[in-house]
Amino acid sequence: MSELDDQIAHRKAKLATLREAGIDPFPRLFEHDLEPAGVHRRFVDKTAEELVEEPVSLRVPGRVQAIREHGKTVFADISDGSAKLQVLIRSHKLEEDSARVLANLDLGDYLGVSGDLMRTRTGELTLTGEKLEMLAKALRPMPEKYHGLADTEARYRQRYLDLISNPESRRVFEVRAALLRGMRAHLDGRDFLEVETPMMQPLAGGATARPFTTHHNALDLDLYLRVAPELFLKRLLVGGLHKVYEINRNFRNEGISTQHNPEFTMLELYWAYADYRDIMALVEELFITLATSILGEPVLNWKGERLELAAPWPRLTMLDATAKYGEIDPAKLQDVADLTAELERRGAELPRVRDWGHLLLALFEEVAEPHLNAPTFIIDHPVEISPLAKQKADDPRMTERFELYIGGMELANAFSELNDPEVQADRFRGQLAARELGDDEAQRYDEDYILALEHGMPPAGGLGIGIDRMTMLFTDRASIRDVILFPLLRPQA
RNA sequence: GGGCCGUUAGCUCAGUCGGUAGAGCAGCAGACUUUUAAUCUGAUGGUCGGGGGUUCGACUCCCUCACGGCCCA
Repeated sequence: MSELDDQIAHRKAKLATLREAGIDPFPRLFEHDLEPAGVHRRFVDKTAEELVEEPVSLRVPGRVQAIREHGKTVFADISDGSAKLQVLIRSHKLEEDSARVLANLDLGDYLGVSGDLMRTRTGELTLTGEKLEMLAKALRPMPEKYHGLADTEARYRQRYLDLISNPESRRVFEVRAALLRGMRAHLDGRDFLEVETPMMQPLAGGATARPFTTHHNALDLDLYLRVAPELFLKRLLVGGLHKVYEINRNFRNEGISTQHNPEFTMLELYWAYADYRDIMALVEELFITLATSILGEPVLNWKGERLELAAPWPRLTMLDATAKYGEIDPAKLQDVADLTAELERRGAELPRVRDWGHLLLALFEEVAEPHLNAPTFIIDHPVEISPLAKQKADDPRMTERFELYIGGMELANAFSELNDPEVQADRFRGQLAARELGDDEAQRYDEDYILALEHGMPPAGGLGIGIDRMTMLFTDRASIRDVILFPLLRPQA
């Protein structure tokens, strides 16, 4: 018998013992007053004397995290995941059923405790366990109490064990929820309307990425999981919903890395009569508000560095950033031949599509991106790599666009939205040409979207923020898998 | 896709030069009436990720496969 089987057998034997004594190890209900965190919150100020003079009787449930036997006195810690409450049990004073529960108690069991609050010699708020009720028996052993669960693979595959034994992991997902809550409050307070648009689309548009495919049987219709909600949200602009946002999942059929999970969460937002400058101000405000309320100050602690969020953040054009960090003469960034030569000189791989815009982007990513640690807006992207963005009035090679970089990661992408249906149609045709040149991430021609634009879309600014990466920044996690509860893994053999 | 690293008891980890595997926690038996990583005593617990090879002998060396991590593309 293996060690694990042995431990499971012991727990099953205890389960059987309880059942034989007429005790249901999985009862339906436990009427309770408070959980451990609530007990501490409510009675933190009560002194030992006060608790003796005015006894407080409570019924409290929790998971058994520690048992310390000390002769006829047994101490147990029960936890609600965020706080633990110590229980003092005088085993010789228990009634029969409670004594049976104690005798058959294991770490990991859910236990209901009834008794009086007291303080121990060391002053710890403690519940006397006068009555013990098994609420749910655990049949498998918990991870070790002191070191927690360290095995990365087990932490992802059995996230519940990670959450039970690693408080800092639980904290990550509390921060993630706080970010989403704060973001919604911020936008709702500015009269943005939260909407939901299709996840299954006949044409996966709105981003340069490969989609997942699926099939609707009744309609015998191939569909794509969306790579972005963008084109649907802009149809809503046409429909007169002038401030909309969606927080939801996108799916991109690409590799997995510390910054990429095939499904990930984005905020996308569209704001009529605004442009990319307004969006920059909104993003600064949003980050500062969220960091202040969640972290206590407008600072991100990232890989041992303090990243100050005080606005305004530097705005650097893609050309200037490339010239600056690559130490390249700006005059040498102006044509395809010079850019190609520069990339080759640096041993960088050339992009599949070798027009000026794609080459500049490749060089930018090669020389500038790794330096963008403090919050920086990279602005004015070439039109070839920005098929949905409006051109700059004074430089038609460029668009009114920005990408936000923090901690060396791309956090947000935004632009003044292209709303001229004829120009948009031309751009789609350009994408088709790129696709024919082998760019399988290039966008499709979306006739239905052009139809919508032909009815008139107001000038607007649009924004996308990667929620997972933002959570990484706010919780100082190096891998996106640490901020997604169930990241995609290969099935176990 | 490539390179490097990892996989040993339920968990956290040791394991020397190739000589037949250890600790702590958990579990089991016992002691202990205010402990809190409780303490103390005792006895347990292993397909060393899977498969193949080299060798008298493999956790250890080689090949291969699986899964994971980091870096690169």
